[in-house]
Amino acid sequence: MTLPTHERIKLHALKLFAQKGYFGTSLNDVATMVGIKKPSLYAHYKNKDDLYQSILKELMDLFSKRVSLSSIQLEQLSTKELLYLFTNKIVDFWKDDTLGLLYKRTVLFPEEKFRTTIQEQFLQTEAYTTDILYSILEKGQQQGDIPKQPFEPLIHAYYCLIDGLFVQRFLYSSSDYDVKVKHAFEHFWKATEIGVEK
Amino acid sequence: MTLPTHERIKLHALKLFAQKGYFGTSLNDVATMVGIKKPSLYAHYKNKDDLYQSILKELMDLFSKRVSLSSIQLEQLSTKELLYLFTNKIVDFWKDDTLGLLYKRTVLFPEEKFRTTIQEQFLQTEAYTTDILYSILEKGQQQGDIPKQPFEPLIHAYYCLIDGLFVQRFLYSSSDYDVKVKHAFEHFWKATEIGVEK
DNA sequence: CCTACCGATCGGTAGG
DNA sequence: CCTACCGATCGGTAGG
Repeated sequence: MTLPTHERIKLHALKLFAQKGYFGTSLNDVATMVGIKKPSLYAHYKNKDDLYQSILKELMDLFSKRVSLSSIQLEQLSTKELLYLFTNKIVDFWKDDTLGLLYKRTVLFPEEKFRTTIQEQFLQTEAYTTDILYSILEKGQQQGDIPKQPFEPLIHAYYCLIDGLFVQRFLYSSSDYDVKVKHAFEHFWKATEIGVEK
Repeated sequence: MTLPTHERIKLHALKLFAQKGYFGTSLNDVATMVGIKKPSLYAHYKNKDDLYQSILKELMDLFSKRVSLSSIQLEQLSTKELLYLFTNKIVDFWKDDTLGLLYKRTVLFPEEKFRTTIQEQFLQTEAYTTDILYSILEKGQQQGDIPKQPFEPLIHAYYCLIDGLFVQRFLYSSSDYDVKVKHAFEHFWKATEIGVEK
């Protein structure tokens, strides 16, 4: 309640856009949740699109921030531990009931009007995670945790793992999701480290 | 044009529901595409929900039909070939621009009103594919193509592969999707057959 | 299969 | 931040 009105609008709109999508969310709903009337929204945002865009921007920024690894983690953990930690940071973001849901909607069903913008933001975010992934894998090869192998197929397979866990978060949203994450990750890792003497 | 009207309605509605979703599709749109006026639809379907439900039913039935393996295939192919064929049958269904799109919408964003129905139909379809999967894996173990191992983690990992490919179909809808499928599948298979002497 | 119409709701504006 | 209102569109019905 101490937040400025335009922040409260953004917060409630975020929740509604996540739950009901762009067209499913009416400005009347938003205003009601904030405790004001619909026309008053226009004092803070130019229109519905303006409000929506500002929320998408925040979503992608938050994702990048939440999945990044600290340099301490990068130095002290083994390759497998690092990769598992990284995987879980991404998975944890999707576990967020609001952010995860909005992320799913946005990435899988971009509104026609914002398609280009969303695509750009997504590719930027993906490039960011790919960088982290590369640094983990390169360090792993140097330390002998994983054998020498072409990175491209490996990264395809990893993204497939990540995307699979993304879907399963929503398909099987249950207490044993963590078990599924572990199983799928262990299977991925088994193939990754093949050839290394233990 | 030779099709009965209620079939033509269903066909155009399927396309529209896939592209624009339940709320994004108006009965006016449907009627216009069929070449009649909106109120005439009610001579063939009770209402919008009735039309939508009958389409969902058809979608799930088609999926089951398309992914099933023939007994000839089951007998003559190796375990790896069988699993790859099965994977590609599923992937091919998603490649269908209309059916794949509607499947994605329905499974990932079930309309609140039909949530229970959709959930049931999905679980039924999943049980069907799990049966096929089991029969492939069991035969593979008997023939020594894959080592003895608990099936549960393996099936989790496989579904994660499948769900990952499901997302990637829509994220990277491009000419090199087939390459990504191959990479991800090979990585999965590498971990699956570990321990077998070749 | 049609015309004519219903109440409800949408995003957005005027004017204060 | 409000009241009052706009044109457009929604699913659905009456009556033929």
